[in-house]
Amino acid sequence: MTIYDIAREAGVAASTVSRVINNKPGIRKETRERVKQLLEKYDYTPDAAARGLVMQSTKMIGILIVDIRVTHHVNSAFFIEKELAKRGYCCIIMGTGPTDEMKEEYIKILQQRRVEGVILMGSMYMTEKIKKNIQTHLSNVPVVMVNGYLDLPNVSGVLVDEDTGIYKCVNYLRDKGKQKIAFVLDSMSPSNGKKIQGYRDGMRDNGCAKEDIWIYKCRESSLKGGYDATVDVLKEHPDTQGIIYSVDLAAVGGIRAALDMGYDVPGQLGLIGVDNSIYGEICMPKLTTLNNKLEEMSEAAASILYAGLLGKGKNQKVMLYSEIIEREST
Amino acid sequence: MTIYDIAREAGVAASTVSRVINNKPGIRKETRERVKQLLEKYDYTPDAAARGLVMQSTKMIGILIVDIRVTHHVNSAFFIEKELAKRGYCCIIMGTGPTDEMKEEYIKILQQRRVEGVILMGSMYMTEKIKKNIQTHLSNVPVVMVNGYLDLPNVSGVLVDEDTGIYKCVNYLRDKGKQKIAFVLDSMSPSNGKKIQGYRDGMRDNGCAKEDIWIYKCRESSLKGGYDATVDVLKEHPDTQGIIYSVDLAAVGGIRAALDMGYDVPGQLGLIGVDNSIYGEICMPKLTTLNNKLEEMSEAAASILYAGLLGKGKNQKVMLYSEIIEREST
DNA sequence: CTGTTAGCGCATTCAG
DNA sequence: CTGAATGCGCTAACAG
Repeated sequence: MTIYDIAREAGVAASTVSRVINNKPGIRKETRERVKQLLEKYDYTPDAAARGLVMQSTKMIGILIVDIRVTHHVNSAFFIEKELAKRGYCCIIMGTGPTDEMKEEYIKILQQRRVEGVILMGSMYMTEKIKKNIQTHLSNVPVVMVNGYLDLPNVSGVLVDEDTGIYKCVNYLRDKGKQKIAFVLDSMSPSNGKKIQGYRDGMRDNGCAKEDIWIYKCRESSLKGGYDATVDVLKEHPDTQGIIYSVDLAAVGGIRAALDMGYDVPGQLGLIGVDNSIYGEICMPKLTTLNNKLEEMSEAAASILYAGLLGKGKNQKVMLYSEIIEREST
Repeated sequence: MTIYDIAREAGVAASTVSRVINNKPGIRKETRERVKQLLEKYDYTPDAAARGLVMQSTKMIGILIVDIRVTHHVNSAFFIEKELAKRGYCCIIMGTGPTDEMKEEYIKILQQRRVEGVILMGSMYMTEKIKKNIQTHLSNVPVVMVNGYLDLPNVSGVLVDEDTGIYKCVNYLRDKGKQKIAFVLDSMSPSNGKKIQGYRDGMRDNGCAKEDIWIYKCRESSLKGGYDATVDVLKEHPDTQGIIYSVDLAAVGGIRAALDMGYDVPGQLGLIGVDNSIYGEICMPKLTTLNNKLEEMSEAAASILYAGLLGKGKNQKVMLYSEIIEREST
């Protein structure tokens, strides 16, 4: 069913049908009605691709996420989609996978689909390769990075001060009387790099020497990864008094490990995660966490992207401030 | 940059460029090389919409999810996307919202975008309204429902026997010596209706009278909803020995409530959830859960949809079998 | 107020 | 082996 089919049956020209569909003025009432009836009758819906072709506008936004199973990122995509849908944009959410090659592939797909804007979710997109890919494939559409940034004229970024956030966590544990503090990393990423920096700085400013800096890496970014890493920490340093984790998921694994090993949490050992996720409310004791302002970041990203779509303001870099949510694990 | 631009610079016709792009035979080697160089040079990418228009094929699949924040559903979408991406399809994942009106809107969007196949995630799409919408808007593309079914010629469904699954849970608790068993419902949905039925049947077959059937509904489908509902159960029936929850998330809220109220889990009170989600591994004690075969369902859905895209086999109804995963809460 | 024409970017005849 | 012409479904400019 095309506008021509409708036009023929209505005894008018295709352009008239087009005008009716798009509510353009200058059509006699009766004609408009007659066409509308046919449109209704055949449940006609314009082909978005054909329309996009002539309008030079697809009204599509691409949202790239390394792994859509990561709750934190999907939640953000949820907020962004909701905002942009209100404004008539259709968001296509895609999971790219972790390697630069896979990410590149999806960037190409977005180019082919001629999306009008792009959201890159998470710091994992902050690589030189991606920067090049954006330059060659997506240089003419606004790109907003959530918790990331690349210095390109069409790229904006919303960031959260995770480094000083973790720094504050170190001090917070100190104030609770915890001196010996370890850091558990779930995976490598620029974002986690900042967190490590915050940990290092915090420890240093509290007078810790190099040998007091205990950084452990999970074998996998998961509950089990956090559990195992925590076992390692506590075996090597049984006198550990506090552990900061790069994400809640690893931290809740850590809680379990600590309890299994007979530690009193928080009396003997204080645990802190990052993300303010639901995980921290499920575990027992409930997890103290660094709120990295997911919702606020998402809102900011959506509004910056929308401004970009309208051709206004670009190349912004917005910084949000994290804060500690105190619960039972400290 | 269009094929015409490339053609002009290469000194050939657009059709030649098109042939090169699509690896069609019958082009002199040198010509092919020359065009390829230009394609490379300008990072040319064909416009998917324009190509779709002439090919009458968009290579797009729509995946509709009521709420993309629901881990269980997003995970399934993740599997399906991965499968279909391998086969050259681009999946657009969208969150529709819970009401029929919102769902209808997204079904229309899929029609406009001329997707070639649709996945409907979860039993929430099993309504008469949606059935009508599919008939009018999506009658000519294969539709696969994950954990749902509608009797329409182009609709297939992958289902799991949640009713007999819950039935088995009742018997399992009985075998553990738990007689007084309540059921906590997180929200209304056809899927949850089946679970209630399984609970009712199980209780009845164990000789329970009507007054022994304790069904409680959460005020909200969340951790807190499960907590509050559990408090209600235990206040009204302090002698409860087992609670089955419609989802893990509510169950882990329930564990906390039970512990807060001084119950011994599992000694005094056995708790079971449904979904085999990560939540059940985070809480303490770890949650016994009914594995409803998410991954298997997703795989089946992807392969059925793919068959449909190829025009083979349709209107299937596949049934999978759930099984109890025993952990610490029972 | 409405019809005719052209063109969006591409793949595919059909000629040469 | 390659080019010219046509049309996919739609909107917009221009005539009438």
